[in-house]
Amino acid sequence: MDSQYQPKQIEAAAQAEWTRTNAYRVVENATDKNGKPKPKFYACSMLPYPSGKLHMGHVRNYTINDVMLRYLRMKGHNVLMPMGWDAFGMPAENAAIANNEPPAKWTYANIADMKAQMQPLGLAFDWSREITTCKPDYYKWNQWLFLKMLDKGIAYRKTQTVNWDPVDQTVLANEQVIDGRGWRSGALVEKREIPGYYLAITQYAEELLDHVTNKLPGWPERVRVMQENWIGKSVGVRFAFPHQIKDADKENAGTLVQDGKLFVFTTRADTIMGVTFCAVAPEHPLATLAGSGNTELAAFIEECKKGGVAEAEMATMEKKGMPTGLSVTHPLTGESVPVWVGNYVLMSYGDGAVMGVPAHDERDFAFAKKYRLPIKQVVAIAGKDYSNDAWQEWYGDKQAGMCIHSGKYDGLAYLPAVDAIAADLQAKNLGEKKIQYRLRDWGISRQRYWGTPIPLIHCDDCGVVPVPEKDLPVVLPEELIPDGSGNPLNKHAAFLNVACPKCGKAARRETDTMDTFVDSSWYYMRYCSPDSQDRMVDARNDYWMPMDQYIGGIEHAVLHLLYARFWTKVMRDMGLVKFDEPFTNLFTQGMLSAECFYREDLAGKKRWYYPDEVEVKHDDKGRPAGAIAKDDGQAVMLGGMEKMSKSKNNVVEPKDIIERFGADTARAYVMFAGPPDQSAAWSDSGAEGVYRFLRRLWAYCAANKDAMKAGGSGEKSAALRFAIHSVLKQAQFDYDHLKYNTVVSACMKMLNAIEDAGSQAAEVGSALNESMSILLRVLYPVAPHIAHQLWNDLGFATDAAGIIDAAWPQVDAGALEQDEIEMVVQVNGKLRGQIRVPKAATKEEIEKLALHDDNVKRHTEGKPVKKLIVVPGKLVNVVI
RNA sequence: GCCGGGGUGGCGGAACUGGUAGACGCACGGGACUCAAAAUCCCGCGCCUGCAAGGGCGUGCCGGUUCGAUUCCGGCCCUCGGCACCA
Repeated sequence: MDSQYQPKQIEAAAQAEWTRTNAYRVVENATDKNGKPKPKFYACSMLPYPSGKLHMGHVRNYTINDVMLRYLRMKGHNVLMPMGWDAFGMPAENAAIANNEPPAKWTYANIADMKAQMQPLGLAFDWSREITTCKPDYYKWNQWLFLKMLDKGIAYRKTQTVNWDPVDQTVLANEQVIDGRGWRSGALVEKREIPGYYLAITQYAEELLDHVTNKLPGWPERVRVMQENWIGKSVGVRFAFPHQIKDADKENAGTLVQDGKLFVFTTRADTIMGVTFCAVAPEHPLATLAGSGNTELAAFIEECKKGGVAEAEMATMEKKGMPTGLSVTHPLTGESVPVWVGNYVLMSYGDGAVMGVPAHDERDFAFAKKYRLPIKQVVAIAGKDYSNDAWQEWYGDKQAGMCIHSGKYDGLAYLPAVDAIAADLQAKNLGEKKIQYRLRDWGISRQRYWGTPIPLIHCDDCGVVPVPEKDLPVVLPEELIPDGSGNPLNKHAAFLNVACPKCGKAARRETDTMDTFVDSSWYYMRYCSPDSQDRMVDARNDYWMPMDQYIGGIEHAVLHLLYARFWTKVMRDMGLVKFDEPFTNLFTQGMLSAECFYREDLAGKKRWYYPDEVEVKHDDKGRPAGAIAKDDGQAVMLGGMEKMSKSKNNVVEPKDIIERFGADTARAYVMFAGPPDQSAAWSDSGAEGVYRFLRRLWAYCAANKDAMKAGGSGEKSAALRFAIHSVLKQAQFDYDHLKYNTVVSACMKMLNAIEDAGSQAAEVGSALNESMSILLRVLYPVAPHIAHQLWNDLGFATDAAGIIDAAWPQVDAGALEQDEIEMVVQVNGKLRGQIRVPKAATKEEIEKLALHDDNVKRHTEGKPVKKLIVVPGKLVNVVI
């Protein structure tokens, strides 16, 4: 074998062999050598958006997946790891506008690029199952299931509030609204109500909540909690303020607005006696009515339309209001309650109106102070004084207080008060208890071109007509080029014009497309039967699903993962799948960041330098003291660790790393950089450290090939075997718990132990042989190419497959047995000495040895021992 | 604003159910080899103090529980992710 480590040659050869033997192709119901069925394991990474560039975050995601696959395959599992492309979406349209070419062309070229960039990493994808979501044979099934949902009443039409760019005359995504302005036009964004299609995820709210709490023990706690809070179940009361307000100038003039009832929902019905106003959304019928005769109010309502629809924006903006001059009647006291318009009340949530209890709601308190509305305390906590001057935390506490100034409800605590009040409202036919979810139905309409066409036809006579199943898929024309001013499908006659399926008259196709979260809600099932022509999923799906391990970014903790769970339950209720939850275990990986450098010009504008362009200076303690640009030798600022991004020029590209060090180093370093579920920082010199380790491993094997044979059984062998099996035990645990960073450490420790043992065959020959065979198998999932090559070169391979199907090494309990154990001695919790005790020593013997230690004596001398704590095998604490 | 993470040497991080804080690696310093450089190997490396043995301090900040706290509890600060049309 070569005395030098040559990653390029080794990796090319290993990959060629695995390609030749079709090593990554998996089939259902695989069996082992004895004909026994192998347990199936489906491990899948969240599919990437084909941006064109593979970045280190992808490498981290897929390496985690690949390490898991290779480890479990050694342990005898039939493991599936597929890959595909989340190919619809906005970036393709943006690129299309910039380059004046169709999004399809850009997308397909990017897919080819990214696939080529993945290839040298040696990932064990079964490419025969590749999926591209922008292809008709995939999105046909989005359309098919959408129509089924429409049938069942799960999909429905209603208005939605969107960001509107008044200059470009187009709907904007939240991401396209920057500081309240359209990203292209710079115009102030407005809210606009337009019709759209929704999926009734709230029909599944209870089950989604119950299952995430009780049936997903394999999910990270934090993701479960985030989903629970997102669904946000609360029990409250929906009730009405009666009124006599009549419509003015519409065709139904003279009739009561909304039948004379202003409905609101509250989780604090116990504070209903403290209501001093009601607030309605600017689009609420009462606001519209009041605004028609009041120019000042009309102007305010107009002003409320400014700004975007993002929740963070709504929550942080200044709360403003204006009285309508209208009033409604308190349902219990009969008092008159003024109605205000509030910019913070949204028409699309609940009934578009809220009750105002300034004394016990922080937002209402601030609103009342601002507009000098009365504040009426109706809940008290014993020993605490209420003051209208400033908000106190306890004013909003519903657990500790009891009702006051509330007539017959005085003295009741939260729950009894809510019950009593709900009962009284119900008796008056004005309200009832209601379970409310924070979760809202999923709006899937996008006024965009590059997505799955919504399969509906608008007919002047028949209304909205579904496309008949036989006409699916509704194929998206791929040659259009958007120009930034709305959906090009609206200008494309060949797509637009169609005969009504019902009456045959000329009709128009729906031009809205589906949210790309639809595509990602079920792609992982399609991997199981990617070629199924006449079914969305087939029997092969029943073999692989539910998925055993899903791996992806924490940023998907709520939306994607909730939509996919919902979609699965819908498919289950349609008899398409037999399981409730798609992902048995979930692993959320952290993000990768990298050092960045910049120089600021006089105007404060930053120019970001590539790491290659700068040289970092260190002080004599190794701290980075500054940096200079290589071209002009002038100082450059250290920008610290930032998420890798193009704008900061700190993106590390996998192909550069592979070019310099090889794929095994790239893979091992992204695993070694930190715990896979937390964010980690890229460091070139860290990667060099891993490269150094692989080189050292190679050099050791090349130099000591002959020493690693039979021979030796003495103390040195025992010490080496103790070290190796201890580390193996830990590595085994780490593999099972996806702690791949410490797996790499374990491999380094093993090599250190092997090197320390010397290379005398007569002393340690067989122990070296065993140790190296363990090291190679522990290393293999992380750095498969070098492990494969060394496994063959050192003659460990027993069959043609090589290390890829080698058996996982077993810990030898005998090797871990020791005659003497090292224990530490503390005095009052401070470490004062170390002792060696025989394995079988009694508690008394240990205590005696501990008190006998010189340094321990020094600290205990002349002081009575109050207490002695012995933790077997670990430590003794002497309390004086 | 709301929900959820994270904070340990100069850096990335380790520490199983509360039990030796800093494994492994990087950076840095010293040395060996070399004409020289690269590569490689050896030694040192939390901070303060001491010739040394040792001692004091130390896991974001403040407080609590415990023989013992990075770990558990209460309060705060900073930071990252998400907030429904980015994916």
